[in-house]
Amino acid sequence: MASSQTDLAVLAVLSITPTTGYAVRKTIHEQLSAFWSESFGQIYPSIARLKESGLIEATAGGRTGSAQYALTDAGRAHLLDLLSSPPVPSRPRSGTLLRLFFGHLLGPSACADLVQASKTRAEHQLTELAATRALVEAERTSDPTTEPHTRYWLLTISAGEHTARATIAWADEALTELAKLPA
Amino acid sequence: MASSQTDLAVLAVLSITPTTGYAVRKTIHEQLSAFWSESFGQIYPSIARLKESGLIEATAGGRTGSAQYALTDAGRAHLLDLLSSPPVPSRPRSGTLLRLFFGHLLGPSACADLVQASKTRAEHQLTELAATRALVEAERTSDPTTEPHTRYWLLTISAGEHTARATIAWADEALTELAKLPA
DNA sequence: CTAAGCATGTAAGATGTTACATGATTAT
DNA sequence: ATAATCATGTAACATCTTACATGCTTAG
Repeated sequence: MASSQTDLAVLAVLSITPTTGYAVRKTIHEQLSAFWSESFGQIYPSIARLKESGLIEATAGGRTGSAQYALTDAGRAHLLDLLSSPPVPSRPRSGTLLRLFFGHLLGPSACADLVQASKTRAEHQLTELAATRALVEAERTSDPTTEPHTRYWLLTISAGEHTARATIAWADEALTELAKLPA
Repeated sequence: MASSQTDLAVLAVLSITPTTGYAVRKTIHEQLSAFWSESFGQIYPSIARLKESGLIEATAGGRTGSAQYALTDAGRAHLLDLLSSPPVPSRPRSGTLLRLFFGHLLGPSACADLVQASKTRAEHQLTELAATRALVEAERTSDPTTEPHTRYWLLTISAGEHTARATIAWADEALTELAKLPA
């Protein structure tokens, strides 16, 4: 019942700035979407659990009917524990590659569509990452106190860029290969 | 209740050679593990569903107490439908990048460990893919009838290789960056 | 004023893993 | 013989998404 991965993400986001559950989800969407995702259906129960266990507490501020949460000392300690624990490997599931593996049933043209869609997604992600990168660099010069965190943020952006570029390079190769096959 | 993604994988594997549920899982493990995974807890219920719906049927052969399944005509038609349906995007979840994003809490040395582990995994995957590639090329020359399928198989292997090499290149960059930071 | 966004939560159902139970067959 | 592998299944539990219900606040 304890989804420690979601708890980890929520605790970690709250460790940067105390906010509402809604804003936690927004942050994850805006800043971590390349490698993480959470839905409200996980975040609110997670917050309830964390509050129950005394790892976070409601603080003043925010509007009526909303609550901002900050880590307690126990919460900070637990967060370090979770961060230090080995990452759980995520089961890979690429619908595109599954279909491509059985591509002889689908034909070269439909497969090319799949590959092209992959490429387009990767290109789109690349422009998004570029925008985020610009934002982070700006924040870094305007507010030097964020420096320790932004360095690590940039590392994750770089990871996304490498992966996206690899996808694009592969897609180009695959499209060339597929073009050679008879319809 | 209908996990159409698992049904798709099972149908597709059975379309190549009629086999047992056990062997379906083995094939997925050995040939698709870079981008797909299934457990027995999903495969056997999936087979039961497919049999129930008349998409597969038990055939003779195999040992006592086991059953080999082959696609029916309806099964082949359904498989084509599923293959043609748009791939469901998989929620990204990288425990490594999540931890790295909050790396300032963990410190450069622990982060370097995480990155190094990523790199090692990627290198390991690269050697596995090379072995599979050799196997496929061999099968291709020894039995030319498998040609239509092996071409597509090689495309998925290439995808894995591109991704793995991208991970390694990123890891090297990240390790250099992390080495610059004070402990 | 009204639409968009902020904010919280729950319920139902889909999806997935792990552990267990059971037994046949094959290789050493 | 005996260990490894083949083979099938289920039950419990964990995880996650989607849809719904509700109401406040801010910008146009």
